[in-house]
Amino acid sequence: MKLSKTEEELMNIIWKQKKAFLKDLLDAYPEPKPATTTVATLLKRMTDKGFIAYNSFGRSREYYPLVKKRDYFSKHVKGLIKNFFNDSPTQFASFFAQETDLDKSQLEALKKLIDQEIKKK
Amino acid sequence: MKLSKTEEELMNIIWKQKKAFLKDLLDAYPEPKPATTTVATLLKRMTDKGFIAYNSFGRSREYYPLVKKRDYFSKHVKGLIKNFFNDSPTQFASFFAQETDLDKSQLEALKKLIDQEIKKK
DNA sequence: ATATTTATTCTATGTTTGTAGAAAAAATTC
DNA sequence: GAATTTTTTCTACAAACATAGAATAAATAT
Repeated sequence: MKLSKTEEELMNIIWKQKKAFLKDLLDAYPEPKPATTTVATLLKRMTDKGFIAYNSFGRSREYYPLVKKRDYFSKHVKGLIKNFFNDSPTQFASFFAQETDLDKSQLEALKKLIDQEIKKK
Repeated sequence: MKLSKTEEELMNIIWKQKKAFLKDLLDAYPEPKPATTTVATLLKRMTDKGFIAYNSFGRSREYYPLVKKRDYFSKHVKGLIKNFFNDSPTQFASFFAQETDLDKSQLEALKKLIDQEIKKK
C-alpha cells in the first residue's frame, strides 16, 4: 500500500512533529490551509493504510507515524533507481551529482561523507 | 502536468527505444502484456499531456519523447529533495550514500566522480 | 447550563487512473 | 478483392484521490 501525494505531504508533517493532534497538523500547513475535514479524511485513510496510529485523549487523538521516514524513502529511492537507472545506484548517483547544482563546499562535504562510508566497509 | 505510474513505465520504454510504433512498445512489455488498447490509451493520454509526439506513416504512428529523461528526472529528484529533505541536496546525498548499499569500489567510483565535479567549479 | 468551538465520521462530487471492449479504418495476406 | 490483422478512437467502468459540507459528539468558555 502506498501513500498518495497529499498523504505524503501530511506524513511529512507528522514525521517532523513526531506526534501531533489534528490542530497541530493544520497549523503546520502553509496558506492556503486545507479544510479541517480534508485533513481528517486524510488521517483516517492513512490510519486505514497502516502508516500512522494514534492514542486517544478523551475525544481527540494524538497521531504518530508507524513507518520510519528512512524506511519509507529507502523503498522510494530504490524504486526510482530500479525503474529509471537500470537498477544501478552509481548511474543514479552520477546523475544526481551533475544535476543538482551543488556548490564546491557541498561537494567537498559529500566527498567527506563518502570517505566515511568507505572506511566502514 | 505529471505522468502516472503506468505512463511512466511506458515513457521509460519510449526513452529506451528513442522512437517506436505501437507494436514495438507492446513487444517491449514483459509478460503479461497489457491489451493493445490499453497501451493505445496511454499513448493518447501522454500525447495530450505533451510528453510525447509522433510522425504519421500512413495509418500508423511513430512515437517519440518530447521530454528528455534527464530533465524529467531532474524535476523528479528535485521535488523529492524539496519535499522530504528540507530542500537540502546534501542531506539527501547523505541518506543516499548510507541507504543504498554500495560496495567499496562503487563508492570509490562515486568519489572520483565528485572530484570531477569539484574541478568543474 | 448554554453557547461555541473542535474533532470525528459520513456522505458526496468531480477528477484521474488502470484497464480494456466495440467499432472504424487502413494495411496486409491469401 | 475478400478476409484478416493492426492501429486508432470512443466509450466504459471501477478504484483511487482530492476536497470538503453536514451531522454529531465531545470540550471549553462564558
